[in-house]
Amino acid sequence: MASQTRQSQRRRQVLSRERIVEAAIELLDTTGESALTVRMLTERLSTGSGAIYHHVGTMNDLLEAASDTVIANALAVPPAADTPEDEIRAVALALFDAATEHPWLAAQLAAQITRNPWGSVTLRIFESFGRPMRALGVPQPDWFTTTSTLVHYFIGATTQGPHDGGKPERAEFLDTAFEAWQNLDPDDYPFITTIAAQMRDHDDRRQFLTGIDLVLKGIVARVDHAA
Amino acid sequence: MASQTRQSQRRRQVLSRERIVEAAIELLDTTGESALTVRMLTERLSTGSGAIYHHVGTMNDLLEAASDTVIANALAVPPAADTPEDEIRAVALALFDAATEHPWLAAQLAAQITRNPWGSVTLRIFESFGRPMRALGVPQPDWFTTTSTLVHYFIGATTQGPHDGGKPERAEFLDTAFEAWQNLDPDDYPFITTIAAQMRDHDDRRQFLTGIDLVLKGIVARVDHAA
DNA sequence: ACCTGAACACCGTTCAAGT
DNA sequence: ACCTGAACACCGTTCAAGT
Repeated sequence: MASQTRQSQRRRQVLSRERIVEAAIELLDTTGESALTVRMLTERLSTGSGAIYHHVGTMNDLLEAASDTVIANALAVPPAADTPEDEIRAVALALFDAATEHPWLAAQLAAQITRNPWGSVTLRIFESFGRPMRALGVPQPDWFTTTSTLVHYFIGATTQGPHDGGKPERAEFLDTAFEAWQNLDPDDYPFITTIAAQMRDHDDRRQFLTGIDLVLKGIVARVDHAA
Repeated sequence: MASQTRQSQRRRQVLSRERIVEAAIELLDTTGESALTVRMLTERLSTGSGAIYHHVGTMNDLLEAASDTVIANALAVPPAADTPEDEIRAVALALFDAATEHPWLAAQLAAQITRNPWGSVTLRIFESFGRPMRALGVPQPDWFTTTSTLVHYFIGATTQGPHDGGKPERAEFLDTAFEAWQNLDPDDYPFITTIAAQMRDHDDRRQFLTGIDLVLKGIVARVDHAA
């Protein structure tokens, strides 16, 4: 908002919860999840550990705040879309891309939601998926159920989605997994072994979108059947 | 040596990876996730920490083994079902009930899958959902995609599903969440505030099954459309 | 109020040493 | 091979003390 914070003064920049969360996100982005420790944070912000706890409560709170901030940013710009389906797709993609940009987000989302299923993180996601849901033709008593399903799919897909490393590492990883699957005993795993080839050249983002469409189709089919 | 083992049968029972995993699951079930430490384990098994590491590798391996064991047990008995839809529902319920019985499972599932998306845990789940998928009329090139969607939904729903505490605590928890949602600003959260009431008397298990049905409906609708 | 930093009670993991 | 248990390098968190 105001750009007054960018002063030439380099001595101290006043500690605040916001600044701590910001530093935490940066640390997570650059050095990975295991690098976010109180000591690292004190070093980066050149303070003592007590100062952190004066603003932030607990380490888990900080992690939650970091997740919440990233999610909020990803959902900040409401997507302009022609149809409710398109809006849902846009929301889903915005969140998916946030998880790609911040490799630590998926694990945190899962952890945070398991710890507090109806906390602010879920709240934000629920609202964003639910808003277009109203225009989809679903009768109001079913809004909760259908939106839940959509949100749950998103959570699951993100958890398993791309995380550490860039694109080439991901491809290499998929190749390794593919090989492992293909070499399983067909008697024990008749499905996996026949399907293994399909996972070799699969695109996470594309797969994710297809899944969203599939759930949407299920929701609409339900509406049509009720009508 | 052989004569020495015979002296007192009650003391030592030979340590093994299996026994360690078993003790870990018991510890997780009875005292919660944070109680599973190497020291606790050594105490329970009356050994030294080195003995644990001689059999188990790392703490995360142990957690993965515990999750894998529980999942494998839950899927051990292949369900007799009349239709592929029913079989998928049975698999889903078996896993859901396992997560209810072992409150730590959901978090571990999410963590384990984020760490290694195509590890043995995912493998087992994928195979179980995928097997009946073949009889659903989905063309083979789509098997991977449709099964992925189903698995992802399951993961997400379980992550957010019931975890700590028994039924009464869960109900109390839902009530608190409901109240919080209802008291939000309708301008900021128009969707949440209108559906808050629906979450008050909602049944996790029922909701889960409805979600599975919804995804199934999407999959079948896709088949019908292609035909 | 805001911050410092030593101290506390833990962790997971290692490794020389025993049997 | 299998196990012991002290030691190591960390954690998150607290708290008397400073400004």
